Amino acid sequence: MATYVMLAFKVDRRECAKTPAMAVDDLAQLRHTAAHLLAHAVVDIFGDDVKLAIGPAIENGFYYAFLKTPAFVPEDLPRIEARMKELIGEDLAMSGEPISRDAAEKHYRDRDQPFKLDILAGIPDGEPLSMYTIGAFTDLCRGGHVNSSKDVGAVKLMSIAGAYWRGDEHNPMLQRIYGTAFPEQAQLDEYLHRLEEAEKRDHRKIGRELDLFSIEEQAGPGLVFWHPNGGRIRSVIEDFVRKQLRDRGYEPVYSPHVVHEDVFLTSGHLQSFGESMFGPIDVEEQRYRLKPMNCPGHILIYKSKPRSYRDLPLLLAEFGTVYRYERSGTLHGLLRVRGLTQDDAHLFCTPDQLQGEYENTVDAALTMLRAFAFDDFRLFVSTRPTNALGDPQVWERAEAAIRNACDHAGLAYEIDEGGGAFYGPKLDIMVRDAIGREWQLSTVQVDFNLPGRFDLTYRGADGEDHQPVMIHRALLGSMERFFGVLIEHFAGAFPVWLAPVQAAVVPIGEAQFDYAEEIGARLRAADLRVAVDRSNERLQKKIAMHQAGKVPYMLVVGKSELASGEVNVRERGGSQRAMKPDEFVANVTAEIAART
RNA sequence: GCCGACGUAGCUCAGUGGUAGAGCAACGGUUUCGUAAACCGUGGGUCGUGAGUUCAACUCUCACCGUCGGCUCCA
Repeated sequence: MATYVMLAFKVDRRECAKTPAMAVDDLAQLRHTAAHLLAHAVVDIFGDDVKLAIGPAIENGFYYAFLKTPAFVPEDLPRIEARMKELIGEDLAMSGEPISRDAAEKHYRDRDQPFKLDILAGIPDGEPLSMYTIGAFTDLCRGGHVNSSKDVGAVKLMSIAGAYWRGDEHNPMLQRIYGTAFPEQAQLDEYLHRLEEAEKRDHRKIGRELDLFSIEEQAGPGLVFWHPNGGRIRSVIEDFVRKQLRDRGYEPVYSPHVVHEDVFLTSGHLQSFGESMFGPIDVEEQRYRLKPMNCPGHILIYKSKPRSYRDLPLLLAEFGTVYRYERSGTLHGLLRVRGLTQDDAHLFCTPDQLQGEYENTVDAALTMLRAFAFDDFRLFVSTRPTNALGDPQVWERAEAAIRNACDHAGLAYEIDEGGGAFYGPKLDIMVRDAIGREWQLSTVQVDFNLPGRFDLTYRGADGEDHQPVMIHRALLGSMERFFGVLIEHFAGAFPVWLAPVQAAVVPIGEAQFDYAEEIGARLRAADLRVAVDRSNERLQKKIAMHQAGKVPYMLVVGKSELASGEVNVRERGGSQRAMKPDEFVANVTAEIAART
């Protein structure tokens, strides 16, 4: 029985929304045709009672959505796939013909196809309509196909999943059958191989194997426990970030996790974001709330005393832990959680300072991301939406500041017209990981709303009170999500500056235990994270264990090393070389400093 | 939340109505060994939780909890 591999290339939806419609290239045409063949096969096998919805090509393949009673079961897939392969082999021509709206509606009314009628109703009058036929299957379709079923080449059905009609949970739940297709079998095989590789990098699997973190059923879903190995990495990341921010003029602050509900009424979060907040906590007849965002807290710090233009810019940074109610079905390992710690900061500045602060922030983001071996970025600027708050001219200035900051960083950007939040324009930075997947990490968001809601002011040089401009920004995003991305990026083989254990000292026999401890102490004195392996195992076993633990360096010490006062350094890749402990320390210290 | 699948030892997984299994890990012992897994032994499971059906439930039914895939990529 075939195994149905999940589609592992999970992409942030926002990215797709912003990707210019995939050039109607050959692959998309081929997959679009494959979707029609899927529907053809389903109708062949299950009859005309199946209600047809839509069947587009998508990023990694295609799907077709159906409504069928009883529902499809996984065992149906091989049958359907086999029928598709027959159809492919029959070299059926794909042909399209224009059709009038009336004829199309009659066609689908006669066949009792409500979703097709719904689609028709959604197409504006005057748009030309067409029907495409391949073999015995005709479908309302805009076109964009290969000429023959044969051109579809290699096809594989991947999974069945529920999906609301038009993605709206008020609509009926349909079943989508997902598949992928390529011109050649070899390309399909390669794709499936890539999926397997992605699966091996899954942070949930590696997190367990390397004992980095866990999510405990008893404690609740979406709440992350960082184990010592994960904690070591996190603290290295946090130290790094803190140093970066200190150098850039940020001030560390700390704010409570629970504050009076009133704060979120003032901020407006309760009104607009309330559904994503944890419920109230009653204390002495007052209602408190877990914070879903750090901004109100930082604002209260700003507001705690009168501010002068001389105090600005004020850059308040916090690893702020927030709690958000995410629907249970959306939780996913470290990538989508209910409790998360943002590398958050809020910048309060004068309008004149906005440009410079934005540049500084973008520069900080790129510097940090590069330190984690991300070097392929895509920037998205989201501009004023129709429901925007505030003066359009102010928006334009802010948008110009964002664009200038991108230019200043020397990076191209794409513009999402009208994609900004109602309270301000923003920049999002996406990174591409080691196997080509994109993740949104940084976000730098101007806010024209909260300063007003909290009545923030500063005394200007003119002696008048002015409203500061506020910028929210998280550069790594959240520690949880960033860690998940990092795990997958490095496949658990963290660079030495991040690795929870940087070097394992491995004595070959008991006779070298004392020497191994000596080496361990020497390395610890140099601030390295070290494990001395005193287990009663053979060398091969010890090496296998540390290799599985993805420890960057193993320092093997046996009789000859003991005699010569050296260590035999085995790198993660397998190469080995004897050297003095001091030389090793010098090499690794340099490597750590360079973050390579 | 919704649709579907899944939940057996710390991990990976066998076990289709008749007294719960393996490998790895753990623990005890033997071995002291030169670059990816030595040998012997021991312990460990309310089979996610709770109800129900049955003489009998890991196995069948229902509910709940959790996990996984999907739920804006548009005829």
